[in-house]
Amino acid sequence: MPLRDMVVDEIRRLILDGQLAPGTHLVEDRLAEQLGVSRNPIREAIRVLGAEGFVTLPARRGAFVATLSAVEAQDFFDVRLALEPLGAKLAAKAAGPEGVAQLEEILERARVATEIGDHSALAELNSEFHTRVFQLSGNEYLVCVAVPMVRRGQWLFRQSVARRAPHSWTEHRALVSAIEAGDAELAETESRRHVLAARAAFPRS
Amino acid sequence: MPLRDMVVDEIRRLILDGQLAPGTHLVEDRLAEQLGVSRNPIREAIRVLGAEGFVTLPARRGAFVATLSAVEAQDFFDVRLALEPLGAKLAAKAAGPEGVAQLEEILERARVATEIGDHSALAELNSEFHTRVFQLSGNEYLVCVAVPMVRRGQWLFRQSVARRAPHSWTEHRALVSAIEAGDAELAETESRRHVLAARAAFPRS
DNA sequence: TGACCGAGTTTCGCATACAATGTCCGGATG
DNA sequence: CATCCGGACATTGTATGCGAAACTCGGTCA
Repeated sequence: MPLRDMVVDEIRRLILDGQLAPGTHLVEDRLAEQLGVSRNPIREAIRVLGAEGFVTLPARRGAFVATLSAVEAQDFFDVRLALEPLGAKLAAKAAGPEGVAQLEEILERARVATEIGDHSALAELNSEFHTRVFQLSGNEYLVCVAVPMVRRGQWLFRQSVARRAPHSWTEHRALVSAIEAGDAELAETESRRHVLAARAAFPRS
Repeated sequence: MPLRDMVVDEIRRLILDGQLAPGTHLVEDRLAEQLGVSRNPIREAIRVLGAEGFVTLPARRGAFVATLSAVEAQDFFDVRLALEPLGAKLAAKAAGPEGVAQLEEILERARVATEIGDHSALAELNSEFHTRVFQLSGNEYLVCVAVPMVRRGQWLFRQSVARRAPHSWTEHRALVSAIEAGDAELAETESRRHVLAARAAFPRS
């Protein structure tokens, strides 16, 4: 795996973990030293993160960790409300038994993580679940658009994970049932309900 | 404006114009020589274009202009059908008189371009129109997601522009009327109709 | 005849070096 | 005392060099 891609993953992880707070100035020299690489992979990684929306890139002034205001969070949920039900609908049509099994395996891991209260793992599993649904839709372009959105959602998810997690995974189960039954309309409905609930649970909505 | 950004625009233009055919291997040295810059801005530009979906980036093998198969085009229209009506609905709620004036100015320029048969300008104006609608929605996250999609749409648009253009701009006018009237529901409907018509007009659909 | 393989070439990935620009602070000036 | 200006510093932008991986293509062997 190219160094550049590892740098992308690492910086994104630092942002999602909150170790790089919103507004932080990403200084290339400093990151290069911290990660033990030269500035070149760092710079390319920053372009990717900029395209994903994790950092803002004012011209000639470097990169800053993006901020997520309350209004921007609502904007985010509006878009999610358009794409998630679409993904669920298509997944219900396209997912085979093996696809459903993959989703159920994630549900099982989430159950364990819930029991032991591993919030960090739950955030990861949440992203993994939604990403998997999009992948099962069979729509490659949707995957391209939605994967960065899911990652961004993980950022928000962490803020409400403790309160929301149990309900969230109940809703996930309902969605998997609809996909398993191949009921596209129901899957769409369950997905919409899930996103609406997530929006309602978000602080300062 | 940094060289890197000019390189992004230039390579994207070459791809949209068809001067860089799908599947073409983007060799960094060659591009650097052609554009008269070093490889470094080229490499960063390629990362951006990769995130936008214009080039594919197999590990350790450079960059290739993305291909758009018929099935991928249908995938694209599915996503567009989810996002465009949302943008139209929000724009109808949020756009003021000056926003409507901007749209009408684009309509007028398109009318002129249609008369003189300037297909290249029409493709540009089509992108400009849809981008503007998304911007008028006031949803910044939607803009981030949709702008690359519109650019990608321009790629497809060129293939059917000669046949579709007159109908397309009639539909645009209907959408502007709905936005001007502040009728969110009608704007959503008109937008959906427009995307469906574009999909139906696309070759080999 | 067809598949394999290895040396030469091409091309990428990463590091380093240099240039340009932006930032910030201290001092001069009204 | 506030403001404006200038220069040193910090940081980004661009170019170049080198090592490594991948591709090419001719030859060889089954």
